[in-house]
Amino acid sequence: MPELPEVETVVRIVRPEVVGRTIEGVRVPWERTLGGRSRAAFGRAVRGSRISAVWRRAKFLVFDLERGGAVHGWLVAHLRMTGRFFVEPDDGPLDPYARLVLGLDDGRRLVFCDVRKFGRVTYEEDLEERLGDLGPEPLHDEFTSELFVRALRRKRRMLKPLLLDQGFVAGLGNIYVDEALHAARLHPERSADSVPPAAAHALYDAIRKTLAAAIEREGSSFDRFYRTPEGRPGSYQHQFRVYGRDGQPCRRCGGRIAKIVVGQRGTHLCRRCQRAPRRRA
DNA sequence: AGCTACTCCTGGTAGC
DNA sequence: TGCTACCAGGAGTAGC
Repeated sequence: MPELPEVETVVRIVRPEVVGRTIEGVRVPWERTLGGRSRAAFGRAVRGSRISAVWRRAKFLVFDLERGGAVHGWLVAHLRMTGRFFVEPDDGPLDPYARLVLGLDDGRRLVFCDVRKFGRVTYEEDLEERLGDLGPEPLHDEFTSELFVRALRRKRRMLKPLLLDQGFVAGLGNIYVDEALHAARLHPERSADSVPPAAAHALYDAIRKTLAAAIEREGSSFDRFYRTPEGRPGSYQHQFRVYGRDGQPCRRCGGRIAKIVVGQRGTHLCRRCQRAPRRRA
């Protein structure tokens, strides 16, 4: 599933292909991709716009749209489970799972594909309204370990759902939460306020290192879904310590990796490295 | 505040 | 082989 590292990879590859291009044509094979706006309204808002920047916030891709030299709105995209972006010549057959196609002024098209139809590409006039509830970017300098340790101490929630909460820290998903918790030797069901400062710092480091290493390897690909916009798989899946490794030995202690359910999410851990929290009465 | 359950979707797969 | 039932899962929402 695309998480922060995968989205960052998509942004880096798509950006040089589309920045400076003007959107000339808009095709919407699956209208719900637009998040409630009609094809017609979306087309009016977007057609004729020049893409002046492409950037990432959490797991969102953002395209700045300008007309007459001024930004008038943004395309905000979320890949969810199976969403993909790529740029290709605007001829030849369209991918059967194409949900939105933006024809560019250089004869190519920016295509959003999504097998499961969960992904969204919305037009926004108010970015704050759409992205304002997101927590800090885990790789930014403003996200300090002191800030994180203090925030953890204030939460009486299990670590796993807390780290998946985009309002707490933005950009983590199921894979990287499991990996980071294992790296920090913390049990996913442990309550945040029970984590001692030293372990909280270790978790902070684990989150940052895991994400940075995954970006370096262009994200993780283990099913046929996530690919870079150039069609390459990422390679961070070869570094997984727990995710998808249930039944196999822990690379750190040799214990057996288990798969449990925490907050309706499949969760991978080594019970030997990540000691169970004391059960609350 | 924080938990569970449900919804959206489809392809893959386990079980028969 | 061919069928059905179930699963994965990010995030929004509702209900407790």
